Amino acid sequence: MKELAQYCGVSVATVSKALNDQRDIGESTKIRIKNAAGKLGYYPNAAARSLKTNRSYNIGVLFVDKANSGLTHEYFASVLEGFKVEAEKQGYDITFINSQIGKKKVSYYDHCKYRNLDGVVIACVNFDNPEVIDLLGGDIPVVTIDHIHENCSSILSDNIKGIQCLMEYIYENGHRRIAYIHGQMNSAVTKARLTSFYRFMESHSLHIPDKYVLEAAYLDVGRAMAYTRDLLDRRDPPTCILYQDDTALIGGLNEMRVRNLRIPEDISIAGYDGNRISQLLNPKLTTVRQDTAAIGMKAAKKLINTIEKPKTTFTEQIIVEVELLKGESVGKVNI
Amino acid sequence: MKELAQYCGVSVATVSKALNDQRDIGESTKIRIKNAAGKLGYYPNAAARSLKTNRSYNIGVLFVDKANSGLTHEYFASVLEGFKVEAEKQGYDITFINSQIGKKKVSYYDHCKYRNLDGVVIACVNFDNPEVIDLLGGDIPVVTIDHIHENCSSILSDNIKGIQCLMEYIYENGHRRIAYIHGQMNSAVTKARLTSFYRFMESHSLHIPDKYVLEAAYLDVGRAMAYTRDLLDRRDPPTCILYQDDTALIGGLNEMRVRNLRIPEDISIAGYDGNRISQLLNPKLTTVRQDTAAIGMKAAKKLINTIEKPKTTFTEQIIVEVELLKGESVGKVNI
DNA sequence: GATATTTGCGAAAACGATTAAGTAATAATA
DNA sequence: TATTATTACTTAATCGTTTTCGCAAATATC
Repeated sequence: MKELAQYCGVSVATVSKALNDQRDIGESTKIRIKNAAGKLGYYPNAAARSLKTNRSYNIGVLFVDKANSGLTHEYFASVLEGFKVEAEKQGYDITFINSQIGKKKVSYYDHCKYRNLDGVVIACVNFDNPEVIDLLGGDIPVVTIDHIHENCSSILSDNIKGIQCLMEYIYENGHRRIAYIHGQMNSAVTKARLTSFYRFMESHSLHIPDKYVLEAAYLDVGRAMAYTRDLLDRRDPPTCILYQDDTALIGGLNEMRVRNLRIPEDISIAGYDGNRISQLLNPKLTTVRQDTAAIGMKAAKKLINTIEKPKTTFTEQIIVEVELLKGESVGKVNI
Repeated sequence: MKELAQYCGVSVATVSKALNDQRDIGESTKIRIKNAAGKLGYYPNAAARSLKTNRSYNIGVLFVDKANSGLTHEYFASVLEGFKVEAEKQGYDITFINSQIGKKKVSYYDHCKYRNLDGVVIACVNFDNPEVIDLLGGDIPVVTIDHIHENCSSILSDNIKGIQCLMEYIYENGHRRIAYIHGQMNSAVTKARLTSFYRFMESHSLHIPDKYVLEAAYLDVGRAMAYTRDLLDRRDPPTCILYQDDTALIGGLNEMRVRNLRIPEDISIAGYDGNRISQLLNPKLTTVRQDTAAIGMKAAKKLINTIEKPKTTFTEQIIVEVELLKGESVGKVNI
């Protein structure tokens, strides 16, 4: 910048103003300086800027799940991808948060302060974690994904409606003995889906045996396979099985193939997520597509609004629509 | 820090020295200051430190693929996960690189300079991109994944041996008419695998019709399905089909199921990657497991060595072993 | 006991930007 | 014309660290 100032025969202050489009500057010099900046290949120094302005144009991502699958988690990876695209469009970079500074253990909050992050998006973590609670209670703008917290906005995939639509479709096809292999109970997502499931049962006066509702972990193909085996071995097997997600469903699918069960003639199945392969399998999966790109994008927009216009931005829950993909894996049952 | 200095009755210089374990400081004051730092909840300011030292303890990740699947790319997501774990263990943070500063378009290189990144790991991009070449030719330590460049170290999954082992296994099972649906030709990975494929053919005096070798994109389930259809419709269908990856293979699998072909009795298939579901399908997939965790970890170690000990660190290619997972999807053929 | 060396600490400059305050020159107003 | 307002720029302080250098006290050496 000094160099640039010298080259243009002005002071560094003038250069700074020119490049930041301040008004305290003549039009002609502004253009001259900008051109020179281009020619000399000038780029600013983020650290200096951040130090002076307390704005890093850097957003933190907290993204650790229990199983430590981290980025391998397809759903969150694609949410993050959507987030990244929108954040970058608005001039923000993305940095992963962890709980260290150098090799010293610190809290997530301190890490954010250390890096001077402008905001944080939290997803896929154990929200009971005291460090996460600290972060939520702090002074850094936060947006959470699929989890409600009073202090911050959240983006929620419409799990209630997702399961509801799915159940309606299954019910309309005549199914009454419906099993549900669901995700971890400590997750808000699971709770929402399960509540919606039971609510549907109740409102349609269906009785579901306890043994039909089974807890597994998301993406746990092996467990899904084992539970499917158990369910199919029962004296009164279900006519339809819901899985926690499309990936885990593969485990179940598998078990059915071993038994030469045709889908959907002999048994119906449904997944959740609407991921890449779900619509390429044969039969196409009946599933609920979550709009990960929209979730990520809305999270980024909301967070950046909260950062840039804290006074005029509401704290709110934004619900993102889901879409029932009817597919072909749920068939008609004669009642 | 000023506060801390006041609290301890010393100067800020002394505090800095104490916290950084410099030698120019008394043992007792050092301990006193460190304790006080803990009590007052002091954390350093990354921007100030970076400004002064020209070290950000921040590593950039360049990670854009053609299809823009970005993080959704399972292989690279898990490589990145491995990278992240190791980098964080060594006190580095991870930031995504893009080609903007604020809302202004700049080169990747300039972006790195702007953020003062200590090093960069490049994966999954189009290495012909002039901006990427710029970055490789610059003064920032770089490690590439699955791509060789003279200026920097690279971590390479052993694609040559992977395909070789796979082919040997298939050959030993009596297969002679082997088709290969491979990935994009502009990728070094594809070239390596294809070279290895042809080399095997040559050394075993096998003739493979041109129509048996087909270019698709990685993860392109649809294309894999379409090509499988073509192959199976031929007068001389292959007895074994190799797919570009385990995910795309699902497309082929699918087409076979439609035709009621039994695997491996009627037709054999093999994938690549050894991903999560490959060993949970029935039959278990014959595939080549790539050690993504090791690739990521070694990339991080190499990069950090290059950053911290530039004088004593070799530029080298590190090859990471693959493992043939025999699975059950390749069967015996009578010759 | 005089001198040299080591040790422990402080003062101050520097990193590269932003910004409040000040200052000429020019334009507008009375 | 004298005064005020505006414009365009400069000066200098500042952000929170690190680091060089200087200095005094303590210790070692002769």
